[in-house]
Amino acid sequence: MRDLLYLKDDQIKDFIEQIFYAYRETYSDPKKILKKYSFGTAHHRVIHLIERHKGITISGLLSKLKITKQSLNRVLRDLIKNKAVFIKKGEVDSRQRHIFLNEKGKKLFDEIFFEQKKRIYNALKNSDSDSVIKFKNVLSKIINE
Amino acid sequence: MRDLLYLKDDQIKDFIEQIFYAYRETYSDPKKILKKYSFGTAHHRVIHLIERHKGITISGLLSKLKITKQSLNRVLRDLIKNKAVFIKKGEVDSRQRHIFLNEKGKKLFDEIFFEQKKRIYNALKNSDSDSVIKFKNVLSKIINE
DNA sequence: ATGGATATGTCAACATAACTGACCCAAAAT
DNA sequence: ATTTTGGGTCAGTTATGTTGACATATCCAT
Repeated sequence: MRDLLYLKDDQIKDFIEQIFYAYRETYSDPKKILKKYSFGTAHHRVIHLIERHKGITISGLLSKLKITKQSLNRVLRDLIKNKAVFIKKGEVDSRQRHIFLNEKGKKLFDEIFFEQKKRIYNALKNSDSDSVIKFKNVLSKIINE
Repeated sequence: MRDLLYLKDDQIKDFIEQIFYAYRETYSDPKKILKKYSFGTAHHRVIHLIERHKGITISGLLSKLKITKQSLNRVLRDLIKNKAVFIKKGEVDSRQRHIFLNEKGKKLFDEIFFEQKKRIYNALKNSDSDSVIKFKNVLSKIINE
């Protein structure tokens, strides 16, 4: 095996620690906004996924979130009651539910994203495009390992 | 403002989503091992930090974890009862507690790390050192924004 | 048409890990 | 001598996840 300096255990341990910090910081930025709506990070993640994957189904959300349908259902019920999202029966398969943000949900997403964007944007604005591409590639590999 | 293609909103939204996945996957790998010891991810994070920062104090842990001392105390009590970590009074400031892994804790850390390492190592082994360095730099910037 | 698989909804009980607020002690700093 | 700091603990609550069981509607295959 090659002696990959940048793959020494200590370096890998650093990454594990850094990934935790990056997640925590990125997702703690919008907590005040969420609180205004009486939502938490669980609601945030669902709203994010619905915005990114318009019309996503329940099972689509479940496979991305990797939580149980009971957990998701509680969150989704809150969002529907609050009129942040709405549901449309599938046209080709009417068992399926397609989920969308409505105006209120879009506004909330924008507020959340405005907060989160700052951190990422400021982190990347002074990086060259090569760094950003390589960052993304490594991140993808970690996820798909 | 320059038109930074790689900093379009959609790209940033992707990063936000990817950071979540990277965190979740990285920290879900060792859950079976933790369960053997009746520990959870909260214990894992504490053990990780103690290994990386030997002799860290309570307030040191608190500022890294950003949780309340009541939360930390519960976790730490479990770890001490289980003889995974031990505590030494500070010599220069005897109010402080310095925390260390003992043999059992080191063994547990090694088991956990063995699982986590696979994912990171496999993700990075085919990356050039430049990618790894740039990944680390971007990650740091995100954290310290 | 019938029967099994799939997509979703819901109830109830429980676990984990965080929180707030209040109060305590001992040691350090002023 | 008094205040501040580092840490410990009790009690109650919230957020988010889990299992397990069961219900309904729809699709698909025979």
